[in-house]
Amino acid sequence: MTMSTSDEPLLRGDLFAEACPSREVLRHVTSRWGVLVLVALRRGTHRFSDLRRVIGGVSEKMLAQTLQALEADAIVLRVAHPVVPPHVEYSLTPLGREVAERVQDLADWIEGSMPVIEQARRKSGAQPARLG
Amino acid sequence: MTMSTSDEPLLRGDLFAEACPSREVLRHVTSRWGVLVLVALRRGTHRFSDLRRVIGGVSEKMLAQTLQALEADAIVLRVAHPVVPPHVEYSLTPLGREVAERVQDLADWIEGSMPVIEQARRKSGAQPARLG
DNA sequence: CTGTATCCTCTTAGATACTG
DNA sequence: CAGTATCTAAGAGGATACAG
Repeated sequence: MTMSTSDEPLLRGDLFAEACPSREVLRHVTSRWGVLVLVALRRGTHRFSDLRRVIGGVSEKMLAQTLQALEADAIVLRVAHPVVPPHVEYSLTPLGREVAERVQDLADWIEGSMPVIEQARRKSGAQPARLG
Repeated sequence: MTMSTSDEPLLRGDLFAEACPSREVLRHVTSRWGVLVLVALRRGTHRFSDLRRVIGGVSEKMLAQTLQALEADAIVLRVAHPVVPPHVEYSLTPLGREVAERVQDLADWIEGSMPVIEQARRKSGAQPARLG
């Protein structure tokens, strides 16, 4: 794509490019359910149903999609025990523990800053802006 | 690490809740253009057109929406000089510098880990999974 | 229990044209 | 220069039913 005239790229890698694998991973780990899966799995191994219960409000479809995306990214490890009824365990890979730590750091920072953010909104009269 | 049974919430705050202000902020700062705006503004003040040029591929509409969302979150500061033609400068607030650092840390980690992730994909035969 | 398949709705992104 | 208005297409996400 056409880009910066003479400046250095914004990021060393390709987060900037159109078809960008790293942006895809970013979307997976910061997606609505991805964040909650990572936070939940930091506490240890969970089964599919455990995750559905711990993360209230997630549909089977979205949980399955989220887990598959993170598994393909080598962030989540899926271990299926060949028994009936099926028994599948999800956990974080070493890579997953690293990224989960950063995601939770960001999430914790935002939660800790919400009072300041909401105060700034009231002072300026700004409404919580929506993207889109 | 202790296996949680069910009791404590996943996060201290409300990232988990249905209508959740902090998840909204998370979406703003990790959105496709939000990440690039934060990274660009870490380098200093930019005008609207500067940002469009530095961040190639962003439409006027999406850049305006992204900036408005981040401004309402007290992450981006907008200063309009009352001249013709209009002259508007965008920069990070102190809050914005804090969150931008964490977002870039996450983005950098992902970019640095992409070789490992893509190797894992090839080993397992997994396709880059898509959410949705 | 652990998922898939299908259908459906609502949101969002982007292109284009226009305004102060 | 710095946006807004409008339209369309794509995608996210949920409900339900069903399969291994």
